[in-house]
Amino acid sequence: MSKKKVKKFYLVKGFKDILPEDQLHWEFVRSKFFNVARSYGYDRIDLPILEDSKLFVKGVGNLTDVVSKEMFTFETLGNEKVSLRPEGTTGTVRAYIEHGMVNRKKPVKMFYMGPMFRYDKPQAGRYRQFYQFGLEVFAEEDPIIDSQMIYMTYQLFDELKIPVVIKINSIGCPKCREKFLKTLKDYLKKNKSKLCKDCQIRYNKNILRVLDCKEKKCREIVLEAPQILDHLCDDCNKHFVKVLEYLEDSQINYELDPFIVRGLDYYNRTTFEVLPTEEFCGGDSGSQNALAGGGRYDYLVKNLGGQSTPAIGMAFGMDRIVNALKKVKDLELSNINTSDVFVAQLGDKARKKVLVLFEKLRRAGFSISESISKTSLGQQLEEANRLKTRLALIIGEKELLDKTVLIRDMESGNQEVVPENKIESVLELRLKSLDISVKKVRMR
RNA sequence: GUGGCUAUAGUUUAGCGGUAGAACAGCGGGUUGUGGUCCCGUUAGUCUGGGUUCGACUCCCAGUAGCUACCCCA
Repeated sequence: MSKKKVKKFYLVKGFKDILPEDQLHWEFVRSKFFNVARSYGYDRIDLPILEDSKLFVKGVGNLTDVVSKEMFTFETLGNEKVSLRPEGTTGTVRAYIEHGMVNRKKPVKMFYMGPMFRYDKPQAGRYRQFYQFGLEVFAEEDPIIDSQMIYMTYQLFDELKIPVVIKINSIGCPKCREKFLKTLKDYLKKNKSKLCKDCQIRYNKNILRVLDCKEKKCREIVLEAPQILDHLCDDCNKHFVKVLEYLEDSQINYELDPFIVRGLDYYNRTTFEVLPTEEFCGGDSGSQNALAGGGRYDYLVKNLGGQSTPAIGMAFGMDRIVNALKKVKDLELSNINTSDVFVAQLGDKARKKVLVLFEKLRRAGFSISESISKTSLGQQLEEANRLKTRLALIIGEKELLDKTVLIRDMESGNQEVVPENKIESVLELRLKSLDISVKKVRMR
C-alpha cells in the first residue's frame, strides 16, 4: 500500500461553506426578514454581484477602507474593470437611477439579500464573503421613516429573540459637518501629541474616525471633545429631534451614541448601529459584534447621477445574526426536513410499487419521505425513526398480493392493514386524529 | 496590513523522544417482515517542508491554515 498523499484543495481564505446542519438557522433568519420586510411594504430587488468598479469608488468613496483596500477588483477578458460588490446600497441606487424609479410611487421601498465581498483579514464574525440583508427607502425625507426603520429593526430582533441595543446618532449634513469638523480640529490640535499613532493619521485623513478610536488615551481626549450633536444646523437638528420624538414611549432599547460615525462616505444625518446586549453576549462579546447598521444617504442618488433624492437604508449582517441565533436558548425551529409519512418496502416488486406510490402521495400533498435504496426493513424504519416520522407505510410481498398496505404508528407500534385504494383517506384520518395538519405545504 | 495563540480520525479530544488511545458520528452484524435502547465488529488520524536525534506525532525553525486582538465593518 503506497501512502501517497493526495493534495487537498482548500477553501479560499475567508470563504466558507454553509453546511446542511446550519441551514435551519439560515432559513429561519431569511424567512423572518422576508416577512417583516414585506409587511412593511418593501419589495425585493436582486442585483448583480459584479459591478463597475467606478460605481463603488464614486458611491462609497475612494478614501474609505472598504473601497481603498478591501475590494475584490479585477479586469474581465474584455478589459472592463469590475468589483465584487462590497455592500448593497450603491448597487440599489444604481438600479434606482438606471430604471427611472424616480417616476414610481413614493416612497420607493426595496430589500435585497445576498453575498457581499470584502478583502479583509478574516476573524470571528468577519468573512471575505458574507451575507447581507438590506433595506432601502428612496424619495422620503420625513424623519418618521428613520424612526420606523429603527422600529422595524427592533421588531425583527425581537422575533429572532436576540436582545439588542440600537445606538443612534446624527452626523448632520455637509454644511453643519464642515463647521463641526473645524471645531473638532481646533480642539484636537491642542491634544494632537497625546493621540495614538493611528489617530495622528486620522487627524489628517478622516478626523471623524478619531471619535470612535478604542485606545484609552484617545477616548479620554474624545470624551471632552465637542460633539456633532451640539453643532447640527437647524434643519438637521429638527430632523433628529423628530426621529427621537417618534421613538419616545416605544419599547425600543436605544441609546444616543455620539460616536457612531459610519465608515462609508455617503451617510448623513441619522446613523445607527445594532449591537447585541452585553448580558446576551456574556463575556465573549467579540469585537465584530455589530449585527446591523445604516443611516441616511440623502446625497448619494444625486452624486451617482440621479435627481436629488433623499434616502435611507440599512444592512443586516446575516452571518453574525445566525451566529447570535445559535446562542438563543428557547429557539424553536420548524424542521423542514421532517415528514409525517414514511414509505418502506420489501422485495424488488414492492420497491417498484413504492417508487410510484411515493410520487402519488407526494403529489396528493402529504409530507412524505423514503429510503428506497435500502433493502432491509430494519434500516428503513431506522431512517423513519431518525426523521421522526410519525407514520410508516410498509409494503412487502404479502401486501402486494392482497393489494393492501400496512400502516405503522411509529410511536405506539400499532399497525393496521388497509386496502390499497383507501390509503390516502385513511392516512388523512390518522394524521388528523394525531393532530397533525394534513397536506401541509412545506414552508420555503 | 500589524501582533498573539493553536494545529492528532468526519467531529470533540487523550498521550508519549521508541507500539497513537478514546468518545461521538459513519459503516457492518446480533435482528435479511419491524425502528429508538443494548451488545459485538469495523473504517478513519499526528497540516507541509526543513533541522536536532540512533530514532520526532512529541523538541527547534520556516511555511500554510484556523482562531483571536488591533484596524475596519455587517
